[in-house]
Amino acid sequence: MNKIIKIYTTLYKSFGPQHWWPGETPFEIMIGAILTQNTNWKNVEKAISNIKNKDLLDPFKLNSISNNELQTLIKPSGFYRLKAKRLKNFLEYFIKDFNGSIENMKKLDRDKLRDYLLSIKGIGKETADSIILYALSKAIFVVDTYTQRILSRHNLIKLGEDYELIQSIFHNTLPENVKLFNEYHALLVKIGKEFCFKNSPLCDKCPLKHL
DNA sequence: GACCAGGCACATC
DNA sequence: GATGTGCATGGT
Repeated sequence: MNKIIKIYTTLYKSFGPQHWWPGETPFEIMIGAILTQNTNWKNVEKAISNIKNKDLLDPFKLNSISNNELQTLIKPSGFYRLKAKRLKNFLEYFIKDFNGSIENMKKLDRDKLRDYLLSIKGIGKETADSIILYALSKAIFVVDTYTQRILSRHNLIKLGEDYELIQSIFHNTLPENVKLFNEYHALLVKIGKEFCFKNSPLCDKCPLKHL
C-alpha cells in the first residue's frame, strides 16, 4: 500500500478522530489560524478566550477596537504587535469584500479563495489552507512543520521541500475529501507534538516507527 | 537558562 | 532562488 495511505490508516487506528479545528465557529477558526502562526496552541487559547470574554468574537466588533486594545487581548499568543496588525488587516478585507460573512466567502471556489487569502499580507500558505479547510470546509491539504518533519523522517521528502510539492503528494494520493484532509492533518499534528520533536530524530513510541 | 511552538514578510547575497 | 532575521509569550 502507498505509504501516505498507510501512515493515515495507522494513525487513525491508533488515535481515532481528532475533532478539529478546536474552535466553535468558522470565524473563531480564522482568527485562531492567524494567532497560531509559529505559536503553541495553548497560548492561542488564552488570547481567544480574552477576546471571547469581552464579547468581541465578531468581525465588526473586533475590527472596531483600537490596535492597542487588540494587542493587549492577544498578548499571550506572542508576536502580539505583529499579529494585531495581521488580524486588523485581515478583518478589513473580510469586511470590505465579504461583508464579514463566511457564507459569502464560501461562494468562491477553492483556488480563487487561496489566491485571495495569499494576497492578504500576513496570510501565508499554511494559514490560507487552514482557513480554507477548517473554516470554509473546502478540501485542501494543510502542510505544516510537523507534516514536513514526519514525511522527511520517513524519507518521503527532503527537509525544507517546497510547500506545493508536499501538498501535491497528498492531493495526488488521497481522494479529495474534506473530512479525510481534516483528520489527516490533525493526526500529523498530534503525533508531531507527542513523538516527533525537533532535535531528537528518534521517536521510539511513535506508531509510525515500523512503517 | 535553553529550547521550542500548528509562520510570515522582508533583507541580503 | 536560497538563506538569514525579526517578531514575543509561555511551557518543559
